[in-house]
Amino acid sequence: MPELPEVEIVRLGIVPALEGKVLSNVTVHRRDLRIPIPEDLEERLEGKIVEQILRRGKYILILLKNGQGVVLHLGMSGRILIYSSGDSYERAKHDHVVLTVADGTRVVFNDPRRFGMFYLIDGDNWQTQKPFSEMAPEPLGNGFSGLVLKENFSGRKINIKAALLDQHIVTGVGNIYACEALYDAKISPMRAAGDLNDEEVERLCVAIRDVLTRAIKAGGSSLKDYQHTDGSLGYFQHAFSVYDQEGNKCKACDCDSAVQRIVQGGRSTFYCSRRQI
DNA sequence: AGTGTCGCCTGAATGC
DNA sequence: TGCATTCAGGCGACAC
Repeated sequence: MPELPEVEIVRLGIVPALEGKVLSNVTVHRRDLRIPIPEDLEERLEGKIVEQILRRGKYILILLKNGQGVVLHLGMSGRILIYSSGDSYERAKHDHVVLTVADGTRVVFNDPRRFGMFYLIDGDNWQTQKPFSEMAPEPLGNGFSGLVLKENFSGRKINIKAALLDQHIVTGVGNIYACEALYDAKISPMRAAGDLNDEEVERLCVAIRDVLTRAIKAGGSSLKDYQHTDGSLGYFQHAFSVYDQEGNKCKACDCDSAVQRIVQGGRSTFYCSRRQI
């Protein structure tokens, strides 16, 4: 379920643990993720220095000083756990990769459903490689605007909800924030993407940015209270307006109707049919 | 090329 | 209680 905000919080959490550090030990317990973890991952990472940790959409990129790059995607159920140097670490179920840096800190990738990814790319040219080369602009960056969104929607017959989930059209938005953004923008999830007018696209653009920014802020405060007892990065509780609120009263306006759940392309969509036109 | 459907995978929730 | 079934969903493969 991690979408852009959760992934950004994970990035913020691992920056102090990894950036500028030497990867002294890399241990892989299971290689058969969605994309198999390469056989030579350990030897190609051990002894290397982490230069920078970036995020693009729902992906995290760990760039090494030697020009290599590690791609990390949390999939559906992926988590990152950090164990400080003093903590004892016992391998838990679904711990697939353990990165140990020179000071003893461990960064652990845990993913029960194994929809996540952990693989190597050319770090110097990551932007020109898939999937990054095909991704829409960062929704919180300068390249994202109503104009760009309008262009990406133009001529499309797919419903706007599905369009928001397509990483070529909008990046970093998943099922939860797609529902929330459409609700905020008062746009029906059933509308064809290409049929939105300029004003609606602009409203949606603002709503996407707003929803993501608010979620990052909420996650940031949970990061501050971060304790090892639970210790997982990747999820945080957040109050949703419509997502998973089927039957609850629509609370953003006085329309007095209930949140409905429909299925679009096999995915649940939550919306208010009175508010969202 | 655009669009829709399926399957990957496991744990939680639900059903009998 | 215990077993079986259903559901969740990001993303790539595939068919049309």
